[in-house]
Amino acid sequence: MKRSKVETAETRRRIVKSAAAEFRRNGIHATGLSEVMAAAGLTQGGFYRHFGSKAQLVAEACAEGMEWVTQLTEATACPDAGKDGLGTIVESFLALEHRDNLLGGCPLVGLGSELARADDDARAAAMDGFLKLVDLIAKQIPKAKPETARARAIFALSAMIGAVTMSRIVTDAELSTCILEQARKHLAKL
Amino acid sequence: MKRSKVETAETRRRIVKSAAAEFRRNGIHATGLSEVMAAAGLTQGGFYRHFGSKAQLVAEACAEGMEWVTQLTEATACPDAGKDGLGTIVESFLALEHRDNLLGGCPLVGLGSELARADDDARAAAMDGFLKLVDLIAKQIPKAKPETARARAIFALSAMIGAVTMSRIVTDAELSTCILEQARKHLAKL
DNA sequence: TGTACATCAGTGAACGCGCGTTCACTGATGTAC
DNA sequence: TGTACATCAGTGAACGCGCGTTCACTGATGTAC
Repeated sequence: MKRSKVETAETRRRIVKSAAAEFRRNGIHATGLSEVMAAAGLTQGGFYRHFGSKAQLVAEACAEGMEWVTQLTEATACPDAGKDGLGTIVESFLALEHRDNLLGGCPLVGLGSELARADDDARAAAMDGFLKLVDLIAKQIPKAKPETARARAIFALSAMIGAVTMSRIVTDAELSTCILEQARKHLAKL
Repeated sequence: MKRSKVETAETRRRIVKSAAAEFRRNGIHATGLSEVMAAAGLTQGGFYRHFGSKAQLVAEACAEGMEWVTQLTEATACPDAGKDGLGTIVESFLALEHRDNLLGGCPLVGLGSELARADDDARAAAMDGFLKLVDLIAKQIPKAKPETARARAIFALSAMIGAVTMSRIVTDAELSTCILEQARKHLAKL
């Protein structure tokens, strides 16, 4: 039956949020639309009332995931203004909690190699999120010139993405923490 | 019809090599066994004469891909002994050719987020390759103590993996090269 | 404000398709005598 | 060394299954009068 505009918009948002979580949990290709819809409390038939294709959902889910991570990072860094903002961001990104949080972690980590093969919309959403995180990090390097800070932020973020990715792949627990530890140590000097 | 032992072994090797390429081209989940077998010049029915499951092939293809990258890296670094071995490795890993070489590039980049969800065998193969690359890189940092060199190599490699991954995701060509450039610049100081 | 009707969100079943896996069959290889 | 036969690599068709997508249908919403 038809739903009110408010309800419809809420449902759509719920689907995107479910997708963002399920894609990160199982991967984009390994997650079916029926799985996403079920996670949103719906049946799969209704999907195409909200989206034109799975690819569109992938792009929106990626954007949603990046926005969530950005807001979380912003909240983590800002309260301690005056303190070591960069260090705080680096600590939280490289924390064991992030490594083990498949559902809520950064999509650039959880979906990295799949995003590299995704269509332009998804990749643009990923890039947009990447740049927002870069700006956030750059703001925490105030001693440097803006362009230098940005350059360092680009390196720091891509290095952290690689470190968390590798820490998830590796089967040795000690090596996994070591990878994160080394990234922490080297990026602290920035 | 039955084949000679030599032929059989060659066929098996050819399947693994084809799989290593196809998985990196399209992703593990998006690549079917029929695709891999066709790339090896066979029909899909014969697959289970050589492997017990797709998962087993994934693990072997990952090992094969890592070995290839390791040998390539070794060949790149060693001839110029006495020169800047670390710089040479960093340059080649962060080169545009590596970014654009989906088929032959490092599996940790091309399959990163999928490997993080793979079974223990595949992840162990990935870790094994990672550690071999780490050793190779550490050997190029002779001024430092062995354990320090290893620690730096772990950071350098995971940072490079993140950088190449991001350079593939991003839709802006300038940003893509910038990401690689920044990694190059920061890792040169190691 | 009340009524009649078009809209459309959501359901559940179906579509064609390709997946991983299995199997009967073929015929050259390798072995046993 | 020569012959008879068991082995098994590879083919091609089939298996059940879940995928992305489509569609007829339901019935509350929102609109037009």
